[in-house]
Amino acid sequence: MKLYNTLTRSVEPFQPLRNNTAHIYTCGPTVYNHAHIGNLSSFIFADTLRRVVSGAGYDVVHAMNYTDVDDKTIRRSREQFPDEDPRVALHKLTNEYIALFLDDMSAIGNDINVMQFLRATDTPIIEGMQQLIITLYQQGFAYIADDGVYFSIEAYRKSGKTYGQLLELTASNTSEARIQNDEYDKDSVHDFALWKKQKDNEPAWQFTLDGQDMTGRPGWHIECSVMSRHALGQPFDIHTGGIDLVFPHHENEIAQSTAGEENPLMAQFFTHSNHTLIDGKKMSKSLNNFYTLTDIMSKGFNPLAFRLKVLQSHYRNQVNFTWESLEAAQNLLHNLHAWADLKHQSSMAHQPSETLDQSYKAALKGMLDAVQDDLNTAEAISYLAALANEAEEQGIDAAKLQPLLNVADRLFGLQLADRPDITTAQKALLATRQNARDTKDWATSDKLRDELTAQGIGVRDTANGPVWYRQ
RNA sequence: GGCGCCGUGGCGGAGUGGUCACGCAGAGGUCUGCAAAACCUUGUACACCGGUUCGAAUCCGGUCGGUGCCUCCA
Repeated sequence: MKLYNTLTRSVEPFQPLRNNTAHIYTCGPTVYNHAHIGNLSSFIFADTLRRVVSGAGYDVVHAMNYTDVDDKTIRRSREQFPDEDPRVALHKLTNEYIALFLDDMSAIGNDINVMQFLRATDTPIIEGMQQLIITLYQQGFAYIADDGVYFSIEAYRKSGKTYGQLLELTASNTSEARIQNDEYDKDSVHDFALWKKQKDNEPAWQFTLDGQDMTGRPGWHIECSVMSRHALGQPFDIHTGGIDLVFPHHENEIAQSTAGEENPLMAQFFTHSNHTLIDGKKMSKSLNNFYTLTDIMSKGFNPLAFRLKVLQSHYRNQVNFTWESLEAAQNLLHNLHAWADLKHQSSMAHQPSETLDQSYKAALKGMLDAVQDDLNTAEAISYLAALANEAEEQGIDAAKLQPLLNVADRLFGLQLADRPDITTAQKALLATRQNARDTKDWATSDKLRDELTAQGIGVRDTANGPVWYRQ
């Protein structure tokens, strides 16, 4: 399979570094609020990447972190639980939002059961961060300032490594004016905090560095360096995240993770998904267009329609979210589900045919090829849509459709494969109605159709006989 | 200001040199007990201006517009 690599700015063939197992790390959410649909779409991308890598025949280990300590989580936790101990308050708040996040993840079809989740404040992670900071300090890559411990980019560069692997850094794209406005106690512009000393009323973990009491909390970037190595080893295969994490977050992770290491590689691939726009505009507080999954569901949309909407475009393009386009995705999803339901209906399950066999095989190949070409999910989905459209005319081959649906589900997570049949009672209603129709007893026929409709089952009378569909 | 990405029919959105995306929506028709569906027909889309080429949505240059990063951010 091929994948775009931000490190090289090109599409490259992908193969795991270690045997047949691909190790993937995804920068997860900061858990201080509901995830908005932009967050969710980046996690749909990460989930899809895992599915595609897996579909390419590799085993996958996929880890995602929660940033459960930072300025925002701390502030919110103090607001919400002012009387609690700061660390207890922080945990209460982040637990709450982690639970909500997992609900959202499941609802949009991301498989949380195959992912490994890590929290920055887990004891082994805190200890790992402290240990890494000590090592960096001893090797001369970190220094102590008044408010914490910083990473020295100058020292990193002097050791022969490149700071600026993901983004070309030049003197001209760093604004001197802005630097002077920042109240940082650090040696150079890009030096970043590894550890922050405790301020009043902030949660803190004990830490001593070079005999000095540094009790406080970790910086943002160090979390991911430690969690990724903890979960996956180093170097690992693919590091994913939103495009806004390219710099400085991922650049800084690379620096931390490779300072003093012989291998200059943290991960062989960095992939980034682009932003979701709302009606052509970026999400912003002032435009009041931060939609959450709750907003989508309260308007009556299936969360999977949002997933399909995301999959219908390429992850490296900005996706324009409009309610109209979500409705289009929902209609398509409905059609795909109705198509999948045909496998239960003998009237549509025609005899096995060479034509169907060929088109299933072609669709399967088309889907896999598209998806392995840097995740062209939009093209891949079009094969499904085409099959669904042909079904009415050509019928389906239930036995051969099922394996196709299984593959589609593994790749897209649209829940096509395991849809249940209608109940025996509902089947009886259908049969009775058809008998009534045969004797032109329209009153009975219509009454039975109404009964089915009340149960969420629609009926349409086709040339092949009645076909039911879920409304 | 520096470094990028993008601009495709009503909406969304693939596609990187040469018949087609695809989805949703719309229009006309056929069929039909009704309903729904299905089927047929229907759009000569590629921001603008130049250039390269036998041929460009696709390559090159410019213009305009959108958007991202450079600061917390999926």
